[in-house]
Amino acid sequence: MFNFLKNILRKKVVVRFAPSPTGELHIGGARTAFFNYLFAKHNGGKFLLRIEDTDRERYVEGSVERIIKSLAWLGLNPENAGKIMVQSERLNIYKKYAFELVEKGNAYVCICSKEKLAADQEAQMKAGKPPMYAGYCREAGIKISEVEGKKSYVVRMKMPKSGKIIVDDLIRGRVEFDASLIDDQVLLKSDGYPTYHLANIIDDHEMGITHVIRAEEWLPSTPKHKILYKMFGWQEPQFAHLPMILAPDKSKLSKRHGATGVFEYKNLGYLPEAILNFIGLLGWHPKEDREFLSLKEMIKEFSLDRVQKSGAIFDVKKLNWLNSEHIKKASVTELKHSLADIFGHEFIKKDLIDKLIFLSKERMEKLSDFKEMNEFFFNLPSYEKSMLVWKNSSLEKSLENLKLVLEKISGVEESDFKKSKLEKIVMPLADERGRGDVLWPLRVSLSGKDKSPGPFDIMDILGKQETIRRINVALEKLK
RNA sequence: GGUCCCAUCGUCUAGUGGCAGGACAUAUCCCUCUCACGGAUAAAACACGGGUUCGACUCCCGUUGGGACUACCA
Repeated sequence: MFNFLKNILRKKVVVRFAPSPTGELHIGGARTAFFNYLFAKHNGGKFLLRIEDTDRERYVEGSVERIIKSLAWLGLNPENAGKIMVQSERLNIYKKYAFELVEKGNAYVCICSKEKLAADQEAQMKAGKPPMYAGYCREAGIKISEVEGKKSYVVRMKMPKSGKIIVDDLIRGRVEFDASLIDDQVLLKSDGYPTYHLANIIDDHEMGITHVIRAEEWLPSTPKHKILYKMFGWQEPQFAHLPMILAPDKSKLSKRHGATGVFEYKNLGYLPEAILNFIGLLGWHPKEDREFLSLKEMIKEFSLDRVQKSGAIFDVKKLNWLNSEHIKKASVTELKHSLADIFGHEFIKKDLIDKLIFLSKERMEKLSDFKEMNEFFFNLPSYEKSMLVWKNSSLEKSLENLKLVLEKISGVEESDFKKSKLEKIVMPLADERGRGDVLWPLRVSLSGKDKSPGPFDIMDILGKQETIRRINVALEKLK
């Protein structure tokens, strides 16, 4: 009851994931999206999506759709799905706000050429100084009306020349920046598009974002954002900067380290539950020592104060373990859907698919293993007759025992040809004549492989006719 | 170069001043017809140097190392 009241009194949590459509949704982005999602769900708040497509050069056709689909596959559906905010559709709004800042004297029109700026920058670097805008236009008082529609210009924010800017980060605590070291950031580009900094805070304000949870790389530009909030007179959200996800060599995760796109993991045979479990654990940990977690459990346990400050290396081995655990826990129906994603819908229509999935569930690390793992059920591989011999046993013994097994199971009715029945019939023989000497040749004759599931599982799936055929193939070899 | 962030087994992490614990991976053993599962055991870490303290992985300072940022990219 108390919590209920507290929730009413507290401002409702609203968070957003704001990717740039420059390609696939990668692992790092997915983790940022996920932590936002967890935070929203844990607090009964909203998780929204916004597309930050203000860089026309890096824009990749179709990536908005890919990102939305990737999120959907993970189960992280934003609540504004039907009306996602897209920055490129709001150019006039950003312009209006930028002009407003110019009028108030918080920003100014800058007509310096890119060449001049680049030359300045180089000179400053050579002199060992931080490269910053020299401020030619800062006090020039150029009016919008002088340039708008007439010449190329940008709008720059007027950063304070002195003082400290304090960022109170929910994960990192108090971080102090020296205002004089922060450049007069461009807010409106000469192509009329806003920069990230402008569009970001206008949109966060308009969407009512209460908590900005984003990657660590944004921490150094947070003071600019704070100043911008102040200039507009808006209440700023709370900030939380997530640690980076790193490659095994501690560098930034990139293509050269293998799969980085979320969809690549889908095709590689990972379950979304496993991916979420794994990326959830990258930089966060529940209070108790549990690591195999469902989405529900993570939502229940999540809190920002348990988020790590240091970067976490993406270790695929742990992902594999988590994936195998989630495969074991998943139902045959769920796995069938995921298998269809990888191998196509025709594939899962095969006879016996349910039985095969049920059997493979316990031994698969990735769903992509499924096909190869079960290939022998459809086509008996060719094998050497020496493989039919268990350890130091002999060809004669294998021949003898296989004959005896064949005799026994030939008596079993087709309808009765099930694992439990077959076990009852064959096991006494195996116990009598040595388990290895009976079961090993039996299993090899059925699978044609040195490694496989147990013989009774295989016979159950193969059926009486095929079982007998395969044993006869082995007997032929042994003659 | 400057600014900022970070630092516990190979990896993910627990730890908030009092014996450094768990998980993945690795190795060995048990279970077992094989593989997988499961069970047990082992090896494995507080980057370094000062300070504060009866006592420091923990607090402070410095060093080293790693990372991010320093764009009309996000």
